[in-house]
Amino acid sequence: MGKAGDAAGSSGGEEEPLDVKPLRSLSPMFPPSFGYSPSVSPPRAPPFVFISPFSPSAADQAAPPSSDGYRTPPVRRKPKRKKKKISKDEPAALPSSFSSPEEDPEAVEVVLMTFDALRRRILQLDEINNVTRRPDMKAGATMADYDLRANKTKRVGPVPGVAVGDIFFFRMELLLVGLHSQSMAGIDSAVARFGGVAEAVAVSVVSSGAGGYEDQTDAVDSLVYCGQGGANLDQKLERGNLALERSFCRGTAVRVIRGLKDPTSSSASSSGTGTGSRIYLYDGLYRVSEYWADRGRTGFNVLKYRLLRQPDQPAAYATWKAAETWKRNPAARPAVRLPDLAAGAEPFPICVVNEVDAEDRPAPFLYAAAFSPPAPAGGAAGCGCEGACVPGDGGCACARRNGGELPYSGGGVLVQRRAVVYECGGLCTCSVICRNRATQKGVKLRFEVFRTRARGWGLRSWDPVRCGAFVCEFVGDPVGELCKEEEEDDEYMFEGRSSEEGRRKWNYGPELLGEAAEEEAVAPPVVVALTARRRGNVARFMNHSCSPNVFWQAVGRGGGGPPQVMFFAARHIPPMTELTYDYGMGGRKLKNCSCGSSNCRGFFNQA
DNA sequence: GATGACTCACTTTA
DNA sequence: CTAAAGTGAGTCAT
Repeated sequence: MGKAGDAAGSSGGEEEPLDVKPLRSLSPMFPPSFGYSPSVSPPRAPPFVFISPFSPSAADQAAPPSSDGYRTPPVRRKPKRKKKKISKDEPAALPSSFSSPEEDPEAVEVVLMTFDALRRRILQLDEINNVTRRPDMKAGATMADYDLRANKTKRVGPVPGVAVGDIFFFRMELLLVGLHSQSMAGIDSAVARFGGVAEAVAVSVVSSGAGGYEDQTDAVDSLVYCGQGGANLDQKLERGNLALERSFCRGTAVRVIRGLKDPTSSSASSSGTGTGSRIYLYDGLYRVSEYWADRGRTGFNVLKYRLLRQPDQPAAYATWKAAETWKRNPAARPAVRLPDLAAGAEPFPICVVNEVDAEDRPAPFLYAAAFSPPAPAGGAAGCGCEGACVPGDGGCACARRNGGELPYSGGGVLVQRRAVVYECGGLCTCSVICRNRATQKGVKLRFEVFRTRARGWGLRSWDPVRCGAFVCEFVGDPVGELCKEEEEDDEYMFEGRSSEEGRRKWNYGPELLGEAAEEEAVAPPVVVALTARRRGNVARFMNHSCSPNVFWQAVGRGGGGPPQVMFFAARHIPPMTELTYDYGMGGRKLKNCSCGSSNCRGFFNQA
């Protein structure tokens, strides 16, 4: 907390003394073109009274502070996008599944799930029509049509529902959750009130490393951020650059989002790699410690801001960088008890790590990388596609089995959950590069099995995982083949019963596109019981959570055999986050749950 | 195969 | 209404 009369903090803990340095080296280095005539020293900041929500516009002023969520009545925007629009007479046209309490702590999650479901579906439709033009923007436009956003009021400091270390795959996502409300610009600002003075301070920056900016991003707790604008002329101390200067003077916190190269993008996307895509990592709150003018590579003046990470925040970029280091050199991973649990059976070694207690390693079991399907029964015919199945090919038998569309998009991402997803298999003529064999190409993630504090061993990934991406399958033996006593206290049992509710929750975007909800209720639930007690893979270490980040999906293959249990990411998962799925209820034995999530049911199937 | 330069069609906010 | 902020995905060359 700051000194009295200095930086009377708005929210405790994070305010440091307002050390308003004289803007050293400002006057000699700033040419007149910077549009800033430095006063002798910046005005000593009056007590920082942060008025939240501050009011950049009259419209926002009128809105009550609690209208912050996405639940505001859908105000129709200019009717430029005409898809299947709801008539103007029914403005509150959100599907009933969206109505929930005003102050929804899960608004961010709902918004992100909806956006990605829309995006995946739009991409799928675009691929069928062979037009792939920015599904992220189309999804964003649909979200805007329904006014589906979280944290619409800008704020300094943390954003409710967004945790330090969260990852995003599109700039649009940052905007929708209220982390960074600019679709393109790197600096977002808002007007805050300091005593009687209203000033625009920076609230967040995105350091993407693109656009020719020479940000220095090597260190994990500091950053030199280049100002915006001035591609072919000197940067001026105006707009975002000025807001960052004001943040420096006022000592306000700035959220930092680091745009990083997706380390999995080249291998994960089967078609059209081109420039690798980006992942935006929210790295928490920083403060501007100094700024100066410098000459950029193109010979023009560039404003540079040094940002220092505030203490007492969970590691984010540091974790990311460590995981990338381990990927290059697994020996650098500390606390390894076993270098490769799979003993070479998986594409990458899977180390066993214990940083918690003395437990050495899991009890021995037979590691099997994949379930071996039985020989083709000959009943179900495969497709006759050459090389790879193509979206929009009405002649593809496998697409027809999935309701007419291939279930995965180009990057191998599952578009929608279904009772059963049908992949190509042994009776199909397409090759292994076909996108409809997403779960047959082996695991792509660098897993580690680690000791948790209270739940035995757990599973996590050194790689970030995109929502809808394949994680791994559940390898095990059918339960019926084991004797009864063994089943009694089997910790490695998988008992699954596919639920329509789970599907609806993850798929619920298409309703917003004017499409009918899936007519899959008639499909009988898929019931599976496997045990990985004797034989299994990494999936046997996945723990239960009542708010999981992974779900299972029954996957069948052209060529016969029972559907297999495949896990997919339910949301974007940052590196080193424990992977969990919902063990479900209604099995033969329930266990107390200690997952700690806000909507914990208290019990789950023992497994 | 990977990477990088280039191009194209866009968005939201102030 | 317009200007100002780059993004994401594709193509082509190295």
